[in-house]
Amino acid sequence: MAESTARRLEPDMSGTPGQNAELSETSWGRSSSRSAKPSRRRESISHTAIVNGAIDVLDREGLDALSMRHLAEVLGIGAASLYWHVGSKDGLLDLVLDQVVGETKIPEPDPDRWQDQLKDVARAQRAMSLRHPWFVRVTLGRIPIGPNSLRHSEHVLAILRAAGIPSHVAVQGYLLLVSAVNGFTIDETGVEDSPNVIDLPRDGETRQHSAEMARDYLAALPPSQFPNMTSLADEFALADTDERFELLIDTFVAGLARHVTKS
Amino acid sequence: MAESTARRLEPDMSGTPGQNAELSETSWGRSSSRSAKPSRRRESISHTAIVNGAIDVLDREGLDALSMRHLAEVLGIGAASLYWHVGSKDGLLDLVLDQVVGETKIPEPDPDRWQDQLKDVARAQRAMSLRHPWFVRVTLGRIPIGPNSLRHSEHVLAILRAAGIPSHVAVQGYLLLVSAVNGFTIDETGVEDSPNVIDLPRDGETRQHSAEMARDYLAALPPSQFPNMTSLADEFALADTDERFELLIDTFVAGLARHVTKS
DNA sequence: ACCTGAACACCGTTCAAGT
DNA sequence: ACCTGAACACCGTTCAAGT
Repeated sequence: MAESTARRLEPDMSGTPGQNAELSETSWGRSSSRSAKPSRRRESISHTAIVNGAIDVLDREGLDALSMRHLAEVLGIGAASLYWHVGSKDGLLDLVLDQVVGETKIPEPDPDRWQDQLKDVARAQRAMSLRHPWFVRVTLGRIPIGPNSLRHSEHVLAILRAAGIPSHVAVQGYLLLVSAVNGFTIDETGVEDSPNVIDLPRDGETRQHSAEMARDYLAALPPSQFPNMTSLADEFALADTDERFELLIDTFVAGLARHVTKS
Repeated sequence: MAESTARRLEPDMSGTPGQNAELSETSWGRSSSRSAKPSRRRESISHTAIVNGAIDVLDREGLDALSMRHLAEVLGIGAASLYWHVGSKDGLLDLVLDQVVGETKIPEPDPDRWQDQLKDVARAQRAMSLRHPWFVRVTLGRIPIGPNSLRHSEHVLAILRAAGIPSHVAVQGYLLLVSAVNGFTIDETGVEDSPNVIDLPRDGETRQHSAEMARDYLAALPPSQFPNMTSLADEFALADTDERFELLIDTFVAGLARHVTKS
């Protein structure tokens, strides 16, 4: 019950330490609290421990399981203590999101490869949302303004600008890309929460089963009223999400490419 | 406090009565409950009244305000009574969503105008999400399977098929369109809940203000680390959502058009 | 067939009080 | 400076009991 502050660093953060300090206290990997002088006294629960604990709970128990009371219990402190550190659950979720955004690395702009680079950015965003199935739902009402989020935006914009896309289209296109990917992954992550539960048999089986249920349901509709739904029931139920995602970024990037100013 | 079951039918439902009966008890505009014989006894709170009451609460008080207890109070019944009719809050939300989807009308397929028709479908979906700012957030984990949702899918697919788009691409494209529009409107509706509150001064002002705040925030970033964010601060903060939406459906429809089989 | 009050097991947040 | 227990005002849902 006290082993939950570790394990947060598997994905891509390695090799890039300290890249996100000094911009805000929303930083990661340091135990610095909001004052500059090193905290004496006996440790006190750190910002980092709280954020990583929250991510742990989210990843393994799902979004619904993250209550301030439960998180406090996991961390071994009183529920009210959390409020001294993060102000509110909303504030905590802001920190959590920025932390997780920091997992994704964006490459240096290469003007000749901008289309592939942009697709990779989209794929990385989707992969992150699948690693943390709660991410998109938490992101909803929020405007991401943490240091990692800002860096992310900066780097993607750099790619678009280097490609020769006019600034106006670059900004609109970037915003569009993010929302389109989010919209896409919502459907993938919305139904099954907490995929890391105990030992749920790698639910290829479960997914398959519910897909067949859906297909049967659609196929059983009255064909006179639903000629397309019935004849396309297979396509609908068995639609490959990987393929669909590639279709998304393909058409999107192709659409943006029309705005590249020849030079 | 008893005047809340009316008013639900302004938008487009007029002139098309009874179009959604007989497919399921999720129907609208009838007081039929799940048995065929007409309900004698004194009225009993109807399915319709509950669903419309919920939509009323959602529209005027926001998503957070919709609790079973509050809805029951508005309807003048006990909270537990709701469960006899709708089973659970989740079940109620399914009915609510399908009801609201029924507001949108899809035109008959006209192969020569399919691109405009598809764009109109997307615009109608966005408009509906803006009328009911809670819609996208409620839709998240759900697979819409009510009668109105099925009819909606059927009609959009008809347009795509009539255009000569291969069935596989048509299905993937349709799913993509829905999720892209949802992803887009999430950002528009996520922040401001319950826009119909008392007399909030038609928040063009509010919106303007927060946009300027965001612009100032971005512009104040260190230019050495954030050359693009700082130079594009205006574009970011003042980005026109209507224009961005048109950019979305433009590139999307153009992308789909590449798959039309010449005939 | 329908509706109820009361209860169960939760929430986020505040606040006086402790060290 | 940090942490706490207890309280406030809520949740969704169940269930025995009423008519």
